[in-house]
Amino acid sequence: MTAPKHGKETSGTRDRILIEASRLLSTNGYRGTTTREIAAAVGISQPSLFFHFSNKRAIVEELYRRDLVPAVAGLENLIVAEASPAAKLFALIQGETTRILDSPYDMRAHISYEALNDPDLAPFRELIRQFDDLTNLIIRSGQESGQFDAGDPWLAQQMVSGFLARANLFVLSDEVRRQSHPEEAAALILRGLLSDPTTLDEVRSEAAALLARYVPDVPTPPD
Amino acid sequence: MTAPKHGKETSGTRDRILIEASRLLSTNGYRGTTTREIAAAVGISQPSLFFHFSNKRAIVEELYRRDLVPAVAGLENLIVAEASPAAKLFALIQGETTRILDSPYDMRAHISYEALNDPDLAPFRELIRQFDDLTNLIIRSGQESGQFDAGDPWLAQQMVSGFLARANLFVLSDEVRRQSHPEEAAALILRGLLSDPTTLDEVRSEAAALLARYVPDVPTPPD
DNA sequence: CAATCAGCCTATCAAATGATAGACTACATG
DNA sequence: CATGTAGTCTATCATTTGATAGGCTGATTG
Repeated sequence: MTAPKHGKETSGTRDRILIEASRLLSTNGYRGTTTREIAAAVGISQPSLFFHFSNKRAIVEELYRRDLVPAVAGLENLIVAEASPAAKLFALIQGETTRILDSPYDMRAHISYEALNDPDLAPFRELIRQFDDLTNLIIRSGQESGQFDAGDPWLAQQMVSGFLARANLFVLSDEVRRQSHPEEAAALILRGLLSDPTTLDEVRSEAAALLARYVPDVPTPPD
Repeated sequence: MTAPKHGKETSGTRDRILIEASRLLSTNGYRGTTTREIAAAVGISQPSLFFHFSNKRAIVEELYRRDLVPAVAGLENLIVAEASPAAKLFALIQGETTRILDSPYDMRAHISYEALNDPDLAPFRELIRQFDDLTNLIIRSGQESGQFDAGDPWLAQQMVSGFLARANLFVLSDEVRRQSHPEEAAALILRGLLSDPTTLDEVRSEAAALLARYVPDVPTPPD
């Protein structure tokens, strides 16, 4: 359980734990991140963590919940929208990159290979798989409609996924880049996929109308 | 030191350790991979590892040495070649993907974020940085020559790097994909970058002549 | 045959790790 | 004032981890 040992949390420490843990998880991985490291990053003693979270896994579960659940929900919104597959993919890349950049949590870990294998994180594997499958679905329907070149949709999906997995490196770049990158990145990837690259600007415009469907509100601390 | 405790190794166990360790490192990370897990995967007792390698770190160092040193060398070969930047990038993506696929080691770990941070792996960070910088150099010279669209070269580089980081997922795919993926992947990425996408086939042909410069021999066991 | 050595094994160690228990402090409330 | 509670702390525990030490076996060589 992620419920605090006691009543209502007011200190903000719980959220600081999530933020610091997300950074450590992204660089050290789940098993490679110790509770002592998290505690030190937050500035509390290691056993204090267990006032806020029942165990180490609960920290990670909460992070995944805040990241993957909105992402999959947003992607599902895109799937049902009345728009071309290319616009959907554009919106996905732009929206997801924006979302990652705007998140207080460093969510690189969400797509790490480790996450796909650790027994503790098994419940979240399904969510990652869903995200990938829905991406693949958009690509395939783009190919069926002729908007995208024929080719292995899986390969295109790897290009998207690989790129998004690095989206958090953008947080290390300057503000000018941060503003332009989501859209520029989407354009770069789409240009590689479109059968007719001259349609890119149309796609871009169409995608702009879709963005609100994708970018969920940044998760707020609970309660 | 990576020298065995005793004389000449003949059993092949050392190489099996490297292979199994590479897989575990790719999925669990360095700190998350225990020597007991490696030993179990090889089918020996945990302390037996230390007959073959002086410590855990030495295993990883050897893997990095086999992976990164040839990659950077191959990339340096491409840089000095008389060829267009686009052909160089095409050859890089195709060649690196091929090399990863042909390697007996699962080299996903080489580009993990963890690798960029663990103090034990610091000496290899420089090699990774070199690989990235040389990739960036090719992209930038493609932009200067007009072959590639203007845009943030860093962004293009992230797309390449992100994709290559996932290249090892291809080992999980069927043989038909394995054969076509390196070239198809390169084409997909280049199409997104080229100012004139109609030049793609020329680039592809030019790159074919470059490949021998990039793909180093798969490392053989030492001694 | 004896000696040597590669390549393992079991037992063990020191240190690290996630977690528990009890205590303490500061603050809010009745 | 007393009481309750959030939120920390130190001390400690059981387990895990990388590594060492000593021993054993089988194959090879002289």
